[in-house]
Amino acid sequence: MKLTTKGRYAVMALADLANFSDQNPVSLRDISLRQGISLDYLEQIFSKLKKDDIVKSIRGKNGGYILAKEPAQIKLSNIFSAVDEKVKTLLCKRESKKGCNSKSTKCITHYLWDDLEMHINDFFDKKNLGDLLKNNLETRI
Amino acid sequence: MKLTTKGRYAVMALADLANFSDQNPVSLRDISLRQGISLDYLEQIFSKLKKDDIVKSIRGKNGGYILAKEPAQIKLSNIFSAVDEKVKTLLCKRESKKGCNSKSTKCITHYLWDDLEMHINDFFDKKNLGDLLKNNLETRI
DNA sequence: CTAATCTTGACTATTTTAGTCAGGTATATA
DNA sequence: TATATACCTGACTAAAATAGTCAAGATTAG
Repeated sequence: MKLTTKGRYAVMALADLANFSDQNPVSLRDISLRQGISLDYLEQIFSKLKKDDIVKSIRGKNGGYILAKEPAQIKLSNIFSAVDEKVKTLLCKRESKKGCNSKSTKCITHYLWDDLEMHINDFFDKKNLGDLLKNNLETRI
Repeated sequence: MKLTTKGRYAVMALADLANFSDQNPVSLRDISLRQGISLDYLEQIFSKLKKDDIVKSIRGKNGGYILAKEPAQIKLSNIFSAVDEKVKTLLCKRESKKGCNSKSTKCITHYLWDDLEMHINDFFDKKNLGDLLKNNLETRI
């Protein structure tokens, strides 16, 4: 059970973006250098973040990206869903017939995984980018 | 971010085992049939569960497996660690130099992942096999 | 014009997952 | 003692997911 780099990098990059954008857009090149993430990979990630209205792009020279909303407005769950980082614990979904039928003991653990999923999603739903920056500031002083 | 089948199957199989063992050992063949998990795969899983003292084996005809402890004594975290289902959110560990140095903003999100890991591990630490059986009984009636 | 940027889509190496397969060894019971 | 039913072990492998790379283009400030 592990987080993919896509989700992790997305959050890192957005935190960096929020940190270093003082009115000016931040180029992916800069983020790439600071965070040690490949530029090409960042481009993939940001195209998804843009599609989900988490960042805005400014093209051309001196261009870059800016946050589309206030950091406090951007939940981690938004970021993860943008880059397709999903929490999956079950084979079987309640609606589907596949993998789970209520007659067998197959799904003796069904509610457990459901629970865990909710637990994790809750975590991501409660934290936003703003919390992250604040927290980071505090722990650094 | 997803749970592997190994962790899932381990919990399913142990729940089945607890459910169907009335003094007699339960054979993997039976579990395999009931839970729809390949016998060969179950053997891999149970050899790990045995190594970590979660089950005991009884060889020969009419043999099988039994729980090594009371269900309430078996935490899900024990089961997962036995089958190498780990929760990994970080590249960088606090002790290691790799992936994270405190001078850069690289680890602006470090504490977040640490937090999440603790959150999930906590979940597994609080639930035991006994809870699972009890819960399952209740929801089934 | 040209250098810096974003934009898009295809491609690929590596790793992980989810098993399979092929041989064992032990033991209850007939 | 023969045999069927288990457990036991380690090597092997197909498929999927991951983590990128690569190439070619479109925009725009200066």
